[in-house]
Amino acid sequence: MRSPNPDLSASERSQKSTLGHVAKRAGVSPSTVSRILNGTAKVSAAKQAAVEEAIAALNFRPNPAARSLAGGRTMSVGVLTQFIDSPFYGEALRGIEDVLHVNHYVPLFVSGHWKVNEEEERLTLLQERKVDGIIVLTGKLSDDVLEEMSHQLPVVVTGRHIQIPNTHGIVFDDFRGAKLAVRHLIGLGHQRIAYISGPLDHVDAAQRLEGYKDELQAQGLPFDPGLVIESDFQESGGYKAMNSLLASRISFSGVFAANDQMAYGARLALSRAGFRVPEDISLVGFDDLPHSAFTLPPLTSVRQQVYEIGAMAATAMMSLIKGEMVTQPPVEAELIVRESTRRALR
Amino acid sequence: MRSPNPDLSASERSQKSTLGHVAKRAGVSPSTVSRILNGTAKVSAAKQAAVEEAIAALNFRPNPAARSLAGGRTMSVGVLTQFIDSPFYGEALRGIEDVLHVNHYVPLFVSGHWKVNEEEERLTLLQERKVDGIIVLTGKLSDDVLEEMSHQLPVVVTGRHIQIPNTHGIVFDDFRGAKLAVRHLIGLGHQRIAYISGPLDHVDAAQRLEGYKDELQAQGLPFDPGLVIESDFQESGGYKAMNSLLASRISFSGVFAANDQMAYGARLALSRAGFRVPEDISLVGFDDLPHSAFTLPPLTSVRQQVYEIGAMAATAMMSLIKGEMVTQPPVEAELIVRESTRRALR
DNA sequence: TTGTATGCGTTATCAT
DNA sequence: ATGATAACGCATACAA
Repeated sequence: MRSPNPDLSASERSQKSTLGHVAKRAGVSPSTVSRILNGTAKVSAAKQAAVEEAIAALNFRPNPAARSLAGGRTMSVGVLTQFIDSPFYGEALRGIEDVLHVNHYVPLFVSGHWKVNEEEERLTLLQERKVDGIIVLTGKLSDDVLEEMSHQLPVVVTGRHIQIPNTHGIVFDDFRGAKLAVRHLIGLGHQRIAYISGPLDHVDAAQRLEGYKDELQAQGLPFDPGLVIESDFQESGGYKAMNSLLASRISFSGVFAANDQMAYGARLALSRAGFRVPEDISLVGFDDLPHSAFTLPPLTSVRQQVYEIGAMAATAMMSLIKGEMVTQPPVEAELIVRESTRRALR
Repeated sequence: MRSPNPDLSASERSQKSTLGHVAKRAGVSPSTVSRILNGTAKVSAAKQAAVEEAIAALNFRPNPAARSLAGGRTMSVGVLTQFIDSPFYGEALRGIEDVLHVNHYVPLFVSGHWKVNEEEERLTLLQERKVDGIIVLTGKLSDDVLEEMSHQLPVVVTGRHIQIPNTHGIVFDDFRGAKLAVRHLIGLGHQRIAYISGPLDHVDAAQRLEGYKDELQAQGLPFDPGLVIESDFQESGGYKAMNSLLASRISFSGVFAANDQMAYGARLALSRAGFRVPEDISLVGFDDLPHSAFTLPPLTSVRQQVYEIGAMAATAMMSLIKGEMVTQPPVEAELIVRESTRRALR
């Protein structure tokens, strides 16, 4: 356990030696070193060993900028998310980071803030930075700009099926997840189920609403538009939405919120109005945020394997960069039943 | 509102033109273009205009890799955080991203996972990538490695005072924040205040504990080690901690949790044990996470201006990079009183 | 298999 | 004030 080269100070060690130095020390040409680094061609075992020794001794690290300039890769992939601190996508970012890191890639995170023009601006920013590929976490971009982009570099996108070359799509299990939630409530005897939706121009939100409707119909229950209210995926939005629902005096015994944050807000509004969960009203959320196991009562919610999705996206990107085909199993949402739901009265 | 150059396809526009092209079109030498780009020297107004025209027409963007190679800047700053999806530091990341973006810089986020060796590994990774500066969000690194690094590039670090050149420290208001929380409880008549601490090898946790002790003493109350329990900053940790406290049968009427997540866990444990908040027990958290305004009951908590701290860190970094001095006002924590605290009985 | 020569796009050092 | 020209560190087409 000693440092690589005690003769050098830490600062010198960090970024002094170049491929040329390695070549000289190993008694070979720079190109040979390069070949070994990239596995571009076969080299004799002897030279191979000599070069590896030199690399270790000099603690050599290829300069990414030089690599990039020389036409090679930047060893970085751009990641377009909406908010870097999103409680939902956060786990996906972690999955991406982990997978990229073991592949010696780094993520370049940029945020689109759910605004198409910002998303596009950030995308060109990523291209200027010469990233080797781009992962798009949902967002509002049209398929066209993604296709356009895929001519330049590999693209992985979540939230939509996409069937174009050099591109891979990973869909969340929103539709089925929503059906699971509704089915659970109906199974408990709830007939009137309010739905607090996310912004319908988000694909996630739209799909979840479809799931809600579809399961209602599948179970032979009528769809009552009065039970549906569109909100913003925020706690405050859920709070307001529930107050509107309450004010409308429409009757319901179950509530399905399109994400946990809105469920939290709704739950507080219910409490302020004197309703108990789950004694009076059953409540189901979506996303199963880490907090949800510790809310009062612990929240029944639909879990998406968000970390997994991030990891899969990064894995797919690695494949695309290598020019490999990618086939991945679909991710499946699952219902986590906790204490916010209960059999309907009567 | 027309696109910059209709003759070019979107793909061509994105990254074809180079500084050389601009020079040719403007009828000047590449050096002149470079000078204009960097403001390195004076140029005649005529050429200035010609070059700017060419830049716009060709939609030219300097290649960061080439810039970096030539010894210039990468226009990127490394950000060492612990978990990319931390609910606490997340806002800081957003602050950093926003400020960097308006300065045409991009953040390179890496995660140390609260492990010294990982932090160091990620740091050298950042240096290899030739970032122009590094922002360290707390972590467990020794001051020495930061100083060593500051010889190479500007460093901004949160969580500690630091007095070395090319470096700037921003401290969280942990000590005072904790005092505020305790003072509030004492002011409500609570004499026995349990404290659920974070891991004491985190600076934040250590400072908060100091604040707890200090305020107790300032108010003439005894410090009872039996009332303090060390946990892990997680919901599950808070839950277990509270159960331990309860099992020890020590008496208390107020609880101060070193962060909101542990407060959530503690609150659930209290509920399961039949204690009501705030009727039986008053509870205060720390961090004021977005969720905390919507928990049941809404949680009294100490708010840190985490977004601001991120923004300040980035602003400081911009100054350091320009070689300017940085002086910033301290950030101040404030107590947000909600419904989880109430006057002590009797 | 291995070495040589060039070029990638920019900045920096000289001249002029 | 401005223009050649040489690095910067690496990959690669071309030779050998």
